[in-house]
Amino acid sequence: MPTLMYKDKGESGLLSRDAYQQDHKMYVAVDCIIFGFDAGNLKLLLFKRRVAPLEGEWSLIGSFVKMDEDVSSAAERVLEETTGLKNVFMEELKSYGAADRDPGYRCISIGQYALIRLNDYDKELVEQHGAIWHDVKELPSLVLDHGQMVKDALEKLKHKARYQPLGFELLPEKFTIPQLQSVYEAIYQKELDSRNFRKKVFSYNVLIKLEEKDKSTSKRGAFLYKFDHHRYKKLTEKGYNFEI
Amino acid sequence: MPTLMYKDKGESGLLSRDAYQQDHKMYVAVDCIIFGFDAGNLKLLLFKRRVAPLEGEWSLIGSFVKMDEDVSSAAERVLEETTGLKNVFMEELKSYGAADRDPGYRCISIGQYALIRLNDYDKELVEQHGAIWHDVKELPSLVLDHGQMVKDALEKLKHKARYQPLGFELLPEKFTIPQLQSVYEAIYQKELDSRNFRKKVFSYNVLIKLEEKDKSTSKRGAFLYKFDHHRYKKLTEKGYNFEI
DNA sequence: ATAATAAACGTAGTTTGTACATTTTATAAA
DNA sequence: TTTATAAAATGTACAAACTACGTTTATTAT
Repeated sequence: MPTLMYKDKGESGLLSRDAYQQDHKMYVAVDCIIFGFDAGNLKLLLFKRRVAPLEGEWSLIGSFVKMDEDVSSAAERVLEETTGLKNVFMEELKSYGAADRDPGYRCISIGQYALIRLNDYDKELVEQHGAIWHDVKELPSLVLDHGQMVKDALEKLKHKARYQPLGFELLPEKFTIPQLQSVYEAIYQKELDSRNFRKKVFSYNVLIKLEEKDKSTSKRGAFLYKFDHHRYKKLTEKGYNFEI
Repeated sequence: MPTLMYKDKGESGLLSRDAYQQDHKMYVAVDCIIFGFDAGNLKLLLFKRRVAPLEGEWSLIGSFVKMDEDVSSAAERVLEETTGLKNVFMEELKSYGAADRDPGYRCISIGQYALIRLNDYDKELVEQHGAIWHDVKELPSLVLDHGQMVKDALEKLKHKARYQPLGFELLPEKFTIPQLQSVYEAIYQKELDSRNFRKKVFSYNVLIKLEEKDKSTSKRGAFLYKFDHHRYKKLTEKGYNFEI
């Protein structure tokens, strides 16, 4: 066990030796707040527990962090195990460390929020896990402090979306301007003016207009665009302030 | 031990029982990134290790989180033990959870950054701990990932100071406008125009002008002000966007 | 009295944000 | 083939915020 090894050898680390006490060890978990976007609404992937304890209760999807695993890897593992997705936007939200947050045992959790494209995920896998997409405006109550995690994640998303192009993470690679506006309206919980919205997004020159149109929502059809990651990267490197 | 108790009783908690494995337990630490402000410069409180391992190396001040202690309480405890200060601005930065971040044993750390007033802290206590204030522009190299923590904290401070009145946390209760400007210049690492700066801070009406002047830096003297916490609170409740 | 020094102040030009209504395009129905 | 329909696309005028910039004022020390 690392602790004892360390105590014996005294090679490195930070604290003086008498601080190494077995009873300071605890579980570290990750819980994933997984957002999607569909039909104008932000969705959250929730997990209905099928085993005791708390059977039948809704919770986020989480896991303990394994001994040889980075915290971020644990989050990626959970996301992949439940949705089949890799390389999606995921970022630390914050830690949840109240001593009594889990009545069963001492466990801190690192909340991780992810933005995924609802077309891409593995539907079977999600179903196998008893997970269901919920509209963020109609969420059931969740176990432990998971409700707070969701609230915090929504706040963070709202705040962060203004300075980083997060909206695109929730849309397919090709999207229309009205779709993009709709994502931002869902995130900000506020209607936006279409003329001002277009003016703003075009001003950054990070959209590539395609020849194709999406005709699913109108006879006229709306032009499809792609996000220009390369150009965005160059802009941010120059210290550009992206703000929608 | 909570884990075993829990295994026996199976009362609550999140994961199915076979996930409870002793070897998932690890140390959880907090490390404090403590900022101060003096003579136009941002300062960071660093700790010179006086015991093996890593004797003589600079590090942040940290501690394990105790079994019955909230993570935030652990951070407050560390801050109080080393500076004598309670109730100062302190907030979670992020977690540091790489599996190999500490070569001695598995430990994740929650970085916590604090803003303190350099007049207030307990100088003897700080000295007892072998801690020294360093200019953030001339930092020594730090143990483990502490250098990264400091870098992240400076970024966060820079970003967050625009939307929350953090600058005031680094100044005495009574301060002058030139002092306040100087704090923001240190945080943003950028010179500000004094006329525009005044216009901006006064526009929020959160400063109470006092009769007194501070004459330490000029013959004429500069008026002292106090931050109006009450008024600020009312503004934020109305959804006001404070931005310096 | 005067020299010195930081504090305090205002304005004009530019940029950005906001509010608001009409035209265009493609399809489906008459 | 004409016409009705419905969402997509576009522009302008006004207000607010940001930026750049120079002079006067209050006090103390000489």
